[in-house]
Amino acid sequence: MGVGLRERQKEDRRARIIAAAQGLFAQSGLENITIEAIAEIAGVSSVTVYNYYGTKSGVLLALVAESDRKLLETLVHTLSGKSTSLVDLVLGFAGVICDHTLTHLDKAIWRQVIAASVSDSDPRFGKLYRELDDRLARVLIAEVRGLIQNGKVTVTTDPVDLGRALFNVQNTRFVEFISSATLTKTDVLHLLRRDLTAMFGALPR
Amino acid sequence: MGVGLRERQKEDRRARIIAAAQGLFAQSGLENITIEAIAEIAGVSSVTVYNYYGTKSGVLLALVAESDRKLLETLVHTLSGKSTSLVDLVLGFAGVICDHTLTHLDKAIWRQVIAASVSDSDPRFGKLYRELDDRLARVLIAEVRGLIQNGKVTVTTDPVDLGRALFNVQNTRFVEFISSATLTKTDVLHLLRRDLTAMFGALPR
DNA sequence: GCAAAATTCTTTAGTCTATAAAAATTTGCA
DNA sequence: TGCAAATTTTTATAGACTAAAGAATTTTGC
Repeated sequence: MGVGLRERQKEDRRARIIAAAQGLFAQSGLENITIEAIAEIAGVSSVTVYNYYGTKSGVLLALVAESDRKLLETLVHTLSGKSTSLVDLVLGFAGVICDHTLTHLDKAIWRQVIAASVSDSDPRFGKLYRELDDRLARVLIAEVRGLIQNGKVTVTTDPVDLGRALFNVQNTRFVEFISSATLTKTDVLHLLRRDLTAMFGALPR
Repeated sequence: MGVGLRERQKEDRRARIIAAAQGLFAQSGLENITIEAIAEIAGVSSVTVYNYYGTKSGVLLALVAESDRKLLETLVHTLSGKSTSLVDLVLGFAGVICDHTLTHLDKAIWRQVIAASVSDSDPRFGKLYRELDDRLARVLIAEVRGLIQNGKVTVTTDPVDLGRALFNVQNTRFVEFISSATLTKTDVLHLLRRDLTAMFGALPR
């Protein structure tokens, strides 16, 4: 990491860009956020915004990444070793995430970020998105491992695989939550419970 | 369903629009498809395309819907009652879907359609997308029911819930398949097997 | 210190998706 | 035939995004 003037200026511009985006969002949500407006407030050209973040979704993902730090803290703090079963654990996990999403950013921003996670061709986007996902999944995995060690779950497979699979199940319902205007946190928890009990209730022979 | 001239003309325009889209796609993939080009070939204005299908993703979804008819046939034909376990069933299901996706349309189109399933605000899109999803899920549910009736699986919960949950697990990996340029069908099947064995190997008490 | 070299930003011009509103057209019906 | 309603086209506009050329500035080598 060089500490030349050039590097510092870049850091500065990056920070100014996401600060501008945050400001615009705070004013009145996603509609207010245009690349042109961000660029003007940040004191750069719109092309520079693209050079730095790739796409508009890239800028939004940076906002998400920002808020994810707090989310991780809340998750660890809320869950750590308190769950008594896998179902409890996953429901607790999902609950925290839904709450956090609504409190900090909002569904509109997540919609665009998740959509971009499928279709955005900029490699930077995919990389950062996967990192955030992994960080969350690792929290769940750690808790799963805890449950196993406390003898609350009998497992014949890798806790990493199990944690990842459960994260995916949870995430499917989270995406549904984000996509739908009407679905509430309570709905998500009901659906998730149904998913989990159905699968844990199936005993292949 | 009126049979007036007006209704017939609408049907005609709809058909011409998706035929135009199909033709352009056949020529050289997604990049070739612009609303302007579709409109010109179909002999309507670009605004009419939007009026009929909402968004470009809406047009692409219509292509997907078209190809889904064949997919359903293939699924039913390939699977019907032949699976010996839940894992086998889901892997077979996923395999057919991956194959079909690559043979008929391609990842680029699916990427945009799946992204739109999260973010497209046009209600027509969401409705049709959910219908297609449901139709696929119902095939899996029927097979799950078959497995239970044959005594190949001992279940303490609703086969509909189980089928839906398994469909979601499968779909998560399918979306990964679509999103990634490098992931192959084989990779997907490995990942899915891991998911399923991890979850079926977990026995909460 | 200073000038050339390398880097980075801005300008400009253009494509495409999407939407809104007004104008033109066509259908259906009395 | 001629009017009213529905539908399409035209026109205008905003915004995301890209490519290329030119402008500015930091670095680097002397």
